[in-house]
Amino acid sequence: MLATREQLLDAAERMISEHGPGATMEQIAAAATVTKPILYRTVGDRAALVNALSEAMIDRIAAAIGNALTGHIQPREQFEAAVRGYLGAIDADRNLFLFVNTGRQETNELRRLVDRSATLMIELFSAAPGLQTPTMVRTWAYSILGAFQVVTVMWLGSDYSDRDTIAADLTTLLWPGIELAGAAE
Amino acid sequence: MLATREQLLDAAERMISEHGPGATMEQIAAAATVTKPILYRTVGDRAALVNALSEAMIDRIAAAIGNALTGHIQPREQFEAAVRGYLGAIDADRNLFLFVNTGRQETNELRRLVDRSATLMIELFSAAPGLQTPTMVRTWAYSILGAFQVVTVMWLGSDYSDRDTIAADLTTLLWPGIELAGAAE
DNA sequence: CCTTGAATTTACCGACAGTAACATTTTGAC
DNA sequence: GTCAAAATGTTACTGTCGGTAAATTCAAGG
Repeated sequence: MLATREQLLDAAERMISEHGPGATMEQIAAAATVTKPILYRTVGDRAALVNALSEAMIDRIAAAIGNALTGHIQPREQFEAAVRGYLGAIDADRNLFLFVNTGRQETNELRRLVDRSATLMIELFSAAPGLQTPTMVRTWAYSILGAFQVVTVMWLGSDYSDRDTIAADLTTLLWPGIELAGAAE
Repeated sequence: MLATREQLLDAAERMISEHGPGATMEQIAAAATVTKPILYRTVGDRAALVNALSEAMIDRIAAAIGNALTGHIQPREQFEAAVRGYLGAIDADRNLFLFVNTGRQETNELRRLVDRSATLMIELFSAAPGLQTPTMVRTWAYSILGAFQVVTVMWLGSDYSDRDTIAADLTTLLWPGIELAGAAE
């Protein structure tokens, strides 16, 4: 039947989107018209699947952010647009986001992914102003990721506010600190 | 043998601290010199245990923060002290923190707990300046919780920076926005 | 055809959450 | 004191699911 890794991941994503983040490995395999051992041989165990989909999602988010940046010259507007892009990307894959968030028991993998995302963000930031110490930059990147993450979870849960407002509010909170760091240098 | 709910939760916590967040229900029951059905009748299923320990930890963190606040008059110093208190409280229960973070599959429960923590934080904040719209306050509370959370996870993983520095860096990022909101009103 | 080796499926194992059914103690009414 | 019944505890089981070993089909070469 020839099932490439990409196809399996796509099928997994489709299955998770429909059936929710609790989809079993058997269901995921079935969604690709494949049996379990093939899924395991091609993709790996469940943790590997979570990681693969996590990385795919990170890339997608990064792309969405990059996309949202075009056309904004003011750094503050860029930041706000990036938040909107982030929220939009996740909104498009709610169940995948939940799968990636709840389906992990190995904290070290989470750290790896956070560090990967943080690196992307640090690059993005260091394009504009030079920030202070490296550890401070890391803390800031982690903070911003965490802020996005939790706000998104709560937003997906209750829609307590709309995307643009959330992006604006997040910017109002975070931007002054970021701007000050740029100015101080 | 008389095993009260409190004792069972204590035993669970002890077991998790020693054996890591992957402790099974059987091990947890054994740690309280009790059999599984008793644990289930007294505490509930695994999700209920995670929630109970989560709430206990939230209370402990709130207490640590309240404690850290005494003696600081400047709001900025208060904020920084609160961050130190948060980090310190979690440092004392690393495995419990991990258990609470990885052992949840029901996202709605997570939301309930985040909202509970957010409420605590909103009360704490609204003591000082009056912030703007209610939804903005929520977004801010969620953001701050998320920032703390992820920074803490990363810190527990690699000790990439020390607690005081992290508290200072977090304050440098977050305080300017908070302060501005107070001033604008 | 028959054999050999790769790809696939079936059938299974182990672990663990959760529970039913059984045993034991305590309580309280007469 | 005795017996019913409620409460408390234990053993032993079920179901689910992740993961894999063993059986099987299929393809290619001789």
